[in-house]
Amino acid sequence: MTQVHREQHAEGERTPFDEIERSLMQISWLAQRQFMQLLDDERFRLTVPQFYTLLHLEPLTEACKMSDLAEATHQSAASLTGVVDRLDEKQLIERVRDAKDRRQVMVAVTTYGRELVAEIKQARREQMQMALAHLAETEIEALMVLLDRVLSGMARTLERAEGGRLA
Amino acid sequence: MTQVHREQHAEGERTPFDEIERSLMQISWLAQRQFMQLLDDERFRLTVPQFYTLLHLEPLTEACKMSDLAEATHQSAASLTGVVDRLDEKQLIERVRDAKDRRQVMVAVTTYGRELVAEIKQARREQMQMALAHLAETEIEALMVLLDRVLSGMARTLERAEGGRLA
DNA sequence: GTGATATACTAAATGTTGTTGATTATCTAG
DNA sequence: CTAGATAATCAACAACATTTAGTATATCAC
Repeated sequence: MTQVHREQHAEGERTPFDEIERSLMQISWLAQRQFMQLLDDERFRLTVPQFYTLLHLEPLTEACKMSDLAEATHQSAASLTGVVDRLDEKQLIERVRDAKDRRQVMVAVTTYGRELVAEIKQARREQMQMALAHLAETEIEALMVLLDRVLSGMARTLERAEGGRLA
Repeated sequence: MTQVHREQHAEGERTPFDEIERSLMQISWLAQRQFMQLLDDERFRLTVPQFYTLLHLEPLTEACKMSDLAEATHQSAASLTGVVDRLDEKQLIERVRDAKDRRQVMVAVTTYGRELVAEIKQARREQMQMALAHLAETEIEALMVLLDRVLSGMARTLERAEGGRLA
């Protein structure tokens, strides 16, 4: 039933570009839904923005300024405060005032936060394996390369579109 | 399945699978943000669920039952009612009671709704072209095929995960 | 020190999605 | 005709993200 659209409508031919566009749109939607379901699991109880904020902190060895975090995760500072509040309540991150510049608040993931991210990634991995189970190994590798290139392009357009909006 | 090559990677090292996973996560996040920005434009003023609901109706030649629409867009019936309400207010869709079974409400996109979807797609296309501008034609084609396969896998896992939850 | 700027937070308001459980209208089986 | 199922909605509520504008604190240039 996900292919319903394929059927008809020949007012203007479908180009490969249209197909990619549609695929990306549907992937975006399905991925989001699927991931929301996962994050909503009783083990995690996270929202999507909360997770991606946490995900950005997770690999860092040092704490991260709020403003940098906002920029990196493409959220406004005011919005981020709320998100970080909720992560803080759950003890997934820690807020520390910077000693040098006491205006700044440095955010760092806690051990528990790291563990949770690992758990989520593992759960996600299992979902993903099911989704990619029917791809050959060479296809996986090709996909990896292509996605990387798409990603870099998307990041660029996003940054361009933001011009000052979140500043 | 494809765990084979995982073993030969040292701990802490990124496997191709990890890379795809990370790319998909980031694409999902960036795509969502980017798209939200676009839909929030004064021309459209739509939310993501509203758009995907509309997108599902757009290619259909006939009206669609609420319950079918809910299933197809992976939303609960009660939730969908609200979404459709807002699409209705904006005159992007029309609700008609089915003549045969008067319990059913059939939803169909309006001409204006189709126009708006076309506009959004066009705007999206421009964003997308910027993002894909650096890919070769053969890469685009390869990407198209792969995305299609990923998509079908994702749809399957999503449906499996939903088992009864939205019924 | 003073004034301007930077940083993060707060408050208040808005809108959306989502859930649960009840409700209305309709259909169908017997 | 009645009992029960079905389709969609409604009501009431919770949670979140988001925006705007304002505030407290700290820094820096002078």
